[in-house]
Amino acid sequence: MIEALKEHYGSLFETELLEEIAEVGIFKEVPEGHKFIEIGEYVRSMPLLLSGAIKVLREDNDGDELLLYFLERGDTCAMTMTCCMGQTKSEIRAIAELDTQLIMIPVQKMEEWTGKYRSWRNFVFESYHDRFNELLHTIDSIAFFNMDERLLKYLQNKVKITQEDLLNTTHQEIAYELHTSRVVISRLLKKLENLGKIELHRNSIKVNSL
Amino acid sequence: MIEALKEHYGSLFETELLEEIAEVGIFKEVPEGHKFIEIGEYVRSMPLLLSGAIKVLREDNDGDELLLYFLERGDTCAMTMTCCMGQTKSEIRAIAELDTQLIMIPVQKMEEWTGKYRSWRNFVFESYHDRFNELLHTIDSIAFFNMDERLLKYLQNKVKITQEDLLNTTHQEIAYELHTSRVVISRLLKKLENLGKIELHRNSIKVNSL
DNA sequence: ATAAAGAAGTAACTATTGTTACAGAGAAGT
DNA sequence: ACTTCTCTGTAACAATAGTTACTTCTTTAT
Repeated sequence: MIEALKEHYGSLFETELLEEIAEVGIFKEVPEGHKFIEIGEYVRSMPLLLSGAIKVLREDNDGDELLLYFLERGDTCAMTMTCCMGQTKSEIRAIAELDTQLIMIPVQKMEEWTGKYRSWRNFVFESYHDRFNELLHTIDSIAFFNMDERLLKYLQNKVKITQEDLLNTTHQEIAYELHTSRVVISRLLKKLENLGKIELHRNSIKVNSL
Repeated sequence: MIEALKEHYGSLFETELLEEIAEVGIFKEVPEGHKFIEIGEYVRSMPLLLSGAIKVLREDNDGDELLLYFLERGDTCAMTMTCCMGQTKSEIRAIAELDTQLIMIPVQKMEEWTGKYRSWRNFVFESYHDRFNELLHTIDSIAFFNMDERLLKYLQNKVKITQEDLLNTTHQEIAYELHTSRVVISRLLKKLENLGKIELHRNSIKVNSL
C-alpha cells in the first residue's frame, strides 16, 4: 500500500504523513458498478483514490439521477469529509465507474491531521476547491447549454475518464445520467453520428477524436 | 467591531481568536448593488459577513448571468478562501444584494488560523459544506424543476433574504438571475398572479405568504 | 428452435421555453 | 404639455425537449 500511496500522493504529503496514512488507512477494492455511498447515509470514513474512477450522482424526487462529476486517482470526496465531521447525511450517491482501488481514512484521523499537517490541510482545501469548480461546470452545462452539447461533452468526458474511445454503454444509461429520456438521447446521438462526431453500435459508441 | 463580531461569531470562536480577528480584520461597508468580486479577479482576502446579504453569480459565454446563492450574516465565501490560498482566479461574481457590513481577513492569517484554532477550521469546513449544499440545491432547481417552480422558489427565497414580502424588482432583473428572457418571466408571473400566489405592480411584486 | 427481454430507430404529438414584435401605461425630463 | 424612456402585457411563432407508440434487430433464456 505504501508504494501506491507514494506514487499518487508522494508529492503532496511528507513521509511522516504517508506512514500514518499507511498505518490507519484501510485498503479497499471497489468493483465497477458497486454503490459505495448512498443518499441519506451517514459516512464514517473518507476515500483517497489510488486508481479507477467514481461517479457522483444527485437524485430528484422521482428517484431519477443526474451525474455531477467523476473522482479519479489523487482525488478525494470533499463532501464526505464534512459529512463525517459534521455528522450530517450524504447528499449524494457514489458509484464505482471503473474497478477502483482506494484507501479509507477513519474520521478521527482526518480531524487530527488537519491540525497537525499543513500538507494535509492544503490537500483538503484544494480538494474542496476542485470539487466546487466541478459543480460550477456542471451548472454551466445544465443552465447554459442545450442537450446536444451536454451529450457531446458527456461522451468526451467519459472517454477521458475511461481512457477508451469506445464507450460500452446504452442510450438508456446515458439518459439516466443526463436526466432525460432514452428517446431524446437516441435522437441526438443519431444527429451526432450524422455530423461524423461519433459512430453508433449496439451497446457501444465510438467517439471520434478529431 | 468586536461587539459585532461577538454577536455573530461569539458562539463559534474562542475569545482569543475573536480578538485576533478584530485586530487584523478590516471592517467594510458595501452598499447595495456594489460588485465586490469579479470573475477572473485574484482575491486577497476573505469576507466574514456581519449584516446584509451578498448574491453570488455565475456567467455564461455571452455575459449573461445565473444566480447561484446568497450569503448572509455568519456566512463566509468558501470559494474566496481557496482562491486566496491557491492563488487561482475567482470563478464567480459577488454583488451586494443589500447594504452589507463585513470584515475582511487577510490571506496570511486565514492560513495561520487553520493550523492554530480548531474552531476556525471547523468554521471553514462547515462553510464549505454549506456552500456545497447550496450549489447542489441550485442544481436541483435547474435540472429538476420547470421555470414556473424555479421562479416561485426564487421569489420566496428573495422574501427570506430581504425580510420583505414586497420585492422591489423588475421582470428583467429576475430574468437575468434565472438566466431566461423577460417575456418568459412576465408570462409566468402573470400565471402566478392568477393562481393568487403573488400580486404584480410596477417595479414591485408582493409575495403572498399563505 | 422458439420465446422473451433488451436495445435502438423513428414518427407523431405535446409541453415548455425562447424569440420577435408591438402596444399601452406610467415615470421622468425638458 | 410633450417627448422620451422604462416597464409590463400579450400575441404569434420557432426551437428544444419530453412522451407515447410501434417496429426492427440482437441477445439471452427455455
